[in-house]
Formats: sequence, structure tokens, C-alpha cells
Amino acid sequence: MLARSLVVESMRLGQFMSDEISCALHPFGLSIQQFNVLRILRGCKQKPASLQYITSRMIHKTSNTTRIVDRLLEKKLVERKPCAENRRMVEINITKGGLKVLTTIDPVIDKKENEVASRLSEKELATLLNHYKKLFVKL
Amino acid sequence: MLARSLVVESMRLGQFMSDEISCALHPFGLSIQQFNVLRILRGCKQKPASLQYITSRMIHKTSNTTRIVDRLLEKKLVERKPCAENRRMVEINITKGGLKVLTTIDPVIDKKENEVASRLSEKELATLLNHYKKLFVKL
DNA sequence: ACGTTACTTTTGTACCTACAACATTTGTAA
DNA sequence: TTACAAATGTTGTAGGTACAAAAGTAACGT
Repeated sequence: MLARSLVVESMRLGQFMSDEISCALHPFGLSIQQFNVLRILRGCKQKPASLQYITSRMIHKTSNTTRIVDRLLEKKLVERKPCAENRRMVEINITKGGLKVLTTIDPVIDKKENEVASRLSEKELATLLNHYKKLFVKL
Repeated sequence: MLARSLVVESMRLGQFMSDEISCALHPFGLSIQQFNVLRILRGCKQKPASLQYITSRMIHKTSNTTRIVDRLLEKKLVERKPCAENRRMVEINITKGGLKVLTTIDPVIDKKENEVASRLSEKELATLLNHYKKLFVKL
């Protein structure tokens, strides 16, 4: 039955991709989620990010960003300080150390991504991503 | 960059599928992994399964099947007993209660699966699954 | 029989996900 | 102003994932 295969194989593929990236990240002592948060923060170009903003950009929307940031704090890869204008919020910035770590990791991840993607042609890739888009429609 | 999109969107899609199924399962108090184990056991048709066999058929290979089975035991949906021929092994069976629960859930999951799959044509589905197969090749 | 190696499951730990409850602060409307 | 609702983060808990180590059992060569 194709419908079941679609669901099961999509989950399997997602898991496969996670495993590939997690494995590449392992030597650096970062989880895939921690890495993701660091990359989001780098994308902010100096401007501090709120927890809310970070969460909105993560793959697992219900993940607990507070605690992921806690672990990055321990490693001194990010800084957290209360926001002056709105005291409910916190401002989170990537540190110089965090940027340095990302610079080291970038080529490793790029390589891994390209390696996986090279199993499909450009055209197949485009078709696949297009199919994904159709599947993502919320009920 | 297409390679990165492939990786990220595949993870997102896998998450999306998991969420859809988890959500459908929620009213029955089962996690997606617990449900998965129950279905694997049903597929065994009376013949008891070892933990090893169950693990080999799960999506998350490194998941801890012992503890997932523990939770199904608490709900009396499976039975566990030592294996006489090989005392390292345990034999796990689905109970009548477990089968009954599955019968109740089946149509709900089928419906959800078909609903998602209906967003693609038969042909698109076949193409997609074919692309998956190419991506899964281990390095 | 003995020691070694492999097999099978269990246990331990750190981290993550999912969901809910809570605290604090801000906005708003009577 | 006062009360109530919304926004933002933090904390708590159950269950899972990933990895490693331990424990018991079996198989095998000598």
C-alpha cells in the first residue's frame, strides 16, 4: 500500500538524514539541535534573538529552546541577557567562540550534505523538493 | 543550495509525518513507537518475537526496545517470558487486549495515511519512493 | 573442562521531545 | 485604577534516542 509506504519511508528518510548529520557533528560535541540554534544565531548578524524567534526557526517546534540554550551557555558558545525594552524577553547572541566553532564545522557538514545529495541528479532533486512542498500542506 | 534543502526538508517531512501519526495516536494513549512495536508483534502471527527482532524492524534502530516493551507490559498489551531454548532471549507476544486496541486504531491511521498521500498522484508517489530508495544507499 | 569470544538483553546517563503548569511582565478594557 | 487576558520564558514530568557498559548465556577451539 503506497500511502503507508509514503509515511513510513518519509520517517525513515528523515531519520537517516538526522543520523548522517548527528554523526558528522559528534566529534565536535554538539547535538544537531544545538548546532541548529548556533546557525540560526549566526544568521542574525549581531542582532540578538529571542527564544521565541529561535523556536520558530527550528525543525521541532515543540522543542524546549530554553534548555538547549542552557547547554550552549555552559559551553560559552552563546550569551543570554535580559531585554531592557521588554523584560519578559531574553536576548541571545552567539559568542566569538561560537562563531569559531561554526567555522570549523561548516565544511564538514557541507561535504556530508553534498555527498547525500549527489545520489540524485539536479532534476531529480528539484522534483523531490517540489513533491515535498505539496505534502506539507496543512489539513 | 539544493543539497542543504534536501537534508533539511527531508528532516522536516519526517517530522511532519511523525507528528501526524503521533497526533492520531494520542487519544489512545500510545506513542508512535509503542504502536509500531504492537504492529510488528501482530505481524508475527502468534509466533513470539525476540527483542532483537523487534528492534531490527523499528525506524529508530538505536531505540531502547526493552523500555518500550516495559510500557506496553504495564498496559497489558503484550506479554514477556523467558525463552526456553535460549535463555538469553525473551519471547514477546501481543495479548488479546493488544490486538483489540490495534483493531480500534487501524482505521484511524489508515485514514490519516491516505489523507496525506492523496496530495500526490499515484505516479508522483511512485517517483518519490523511487528517489527515496536512491538516497538510502549507505556510504 | 577451560578460556575466550560472541550473542542477547538490561541498565545507566545525557540529551531531546511533547505537553502542561507556572511566574512574570505587558497590554487592554471596564 | 483594577481586573483580566495575552505574551514570553521557565520548570516539571513522562517517554524516546543515542551511546556505552554490564550481566548472563551460548558456542567453540584447544
